Amino acid sequence: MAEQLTGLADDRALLGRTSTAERVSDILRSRIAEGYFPPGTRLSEDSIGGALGVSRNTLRESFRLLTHERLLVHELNRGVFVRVLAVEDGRRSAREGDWKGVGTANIHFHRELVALAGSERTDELMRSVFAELRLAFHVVDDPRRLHEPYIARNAEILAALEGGEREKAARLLAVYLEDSLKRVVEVYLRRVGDEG
Amino acid sequence: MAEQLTGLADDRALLGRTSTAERVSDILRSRIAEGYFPPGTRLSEDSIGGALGVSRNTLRESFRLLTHERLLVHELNRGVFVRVLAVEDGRRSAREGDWKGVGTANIHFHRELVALAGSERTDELMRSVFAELRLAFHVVDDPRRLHEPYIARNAEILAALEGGEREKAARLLAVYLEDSLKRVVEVYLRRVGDEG
DNA sequence: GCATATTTGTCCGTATGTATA
DNA sequence: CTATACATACGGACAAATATG
Repeated sequence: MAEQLTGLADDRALLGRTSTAERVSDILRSRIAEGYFPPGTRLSEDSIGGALGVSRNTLRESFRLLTHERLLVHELNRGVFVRVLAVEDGRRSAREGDWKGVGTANIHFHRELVALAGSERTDELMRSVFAELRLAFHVVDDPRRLHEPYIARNAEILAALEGGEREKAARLLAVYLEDSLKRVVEVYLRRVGDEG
Repeated sequence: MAEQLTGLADDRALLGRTSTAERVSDILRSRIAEGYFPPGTRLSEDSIGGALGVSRNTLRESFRLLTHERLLVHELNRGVFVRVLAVEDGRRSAREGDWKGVGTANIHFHRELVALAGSERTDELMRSVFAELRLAFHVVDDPRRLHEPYIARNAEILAALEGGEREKAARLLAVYLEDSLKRVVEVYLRRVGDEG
């Protein structure tokens, strides 16, 4: 029962700004994005509520918020689960290993690109986008083939930015995003029977 | 306070099938559809909960469901309100000479247009955009000149949409947005020394 | 299939914070 | 500024559904 508690206690001190339910949602959202709560995990009211020091009622409110964000799914009398994009989650074999880390790094790269714009609105928007993207990454069959090519391109863009060549960076990024879109669509078309 | 209770007691007997929150939602939904709760009405947790014989926690769950259906809107620490349809509301404000109200209604209209796309992410993004837009409205010297012309155009777009003429609606909206951009820029250029 | 333990669903009472007259 | 009404959040309780042995 206590396995999923580890690490959550650290977030306790962070509580204190807006609505409790929303603050709890923020915490859980990042935990999910990090992969700390993998897709399919049931989120226990009792253990999480206890770990975060909030009442069950408040926690359930957070669950509802995240359910509306489509990050969680709710089953009557069974609780809430981290959304699973794949039909067979079991296919996610034990050692796709390091390439998942590459996917995470790619997400972080883009998060920081977005942050360069300096817009809190955009950051907030992209936070949810990346959280969902992270879920999508869990279902690709060949993460290496998907993620590896981007390492070099990330480096290119970064170099252009650091060298002050903003137009070049923008151009590289635009092509990058177009390619990504194509590939994501490809990957999705290859999978049938998805509930998405 | 007890005015909104009348008639709700009859629904008490209907409780008893699926999830309590959903049953309460059904009841409130029909009450709203009947016009029993007119747009803009605040729904009190205490009185409604008491009238239906459900606890506030359960009632809040119902409110969340209906908010997700976009039948209600939630304001922090103020409660939930029956959604106000924008075009009608704008006309009413215009009749009363409330030009700021017309501006608000215009914003609502566009929020609902955006909502038609069915993307929660976009909704969230635009929510912030509209909030800032409202702030910008506070600094215009002649709100009537700015807002009034849009009432008729909103009605046009709505009519096109309801009549299934999607291309026409899209065309109208595109021209609308171009005009708006020009006018907002005009208004802003007339004011110097603004920090934004 | 059965009995038990666990977990969710629902409710209450209350204390605190927040908005408004 | 005060008072009032209300939303927010808490903890405890019990019934009902589910999971487990």
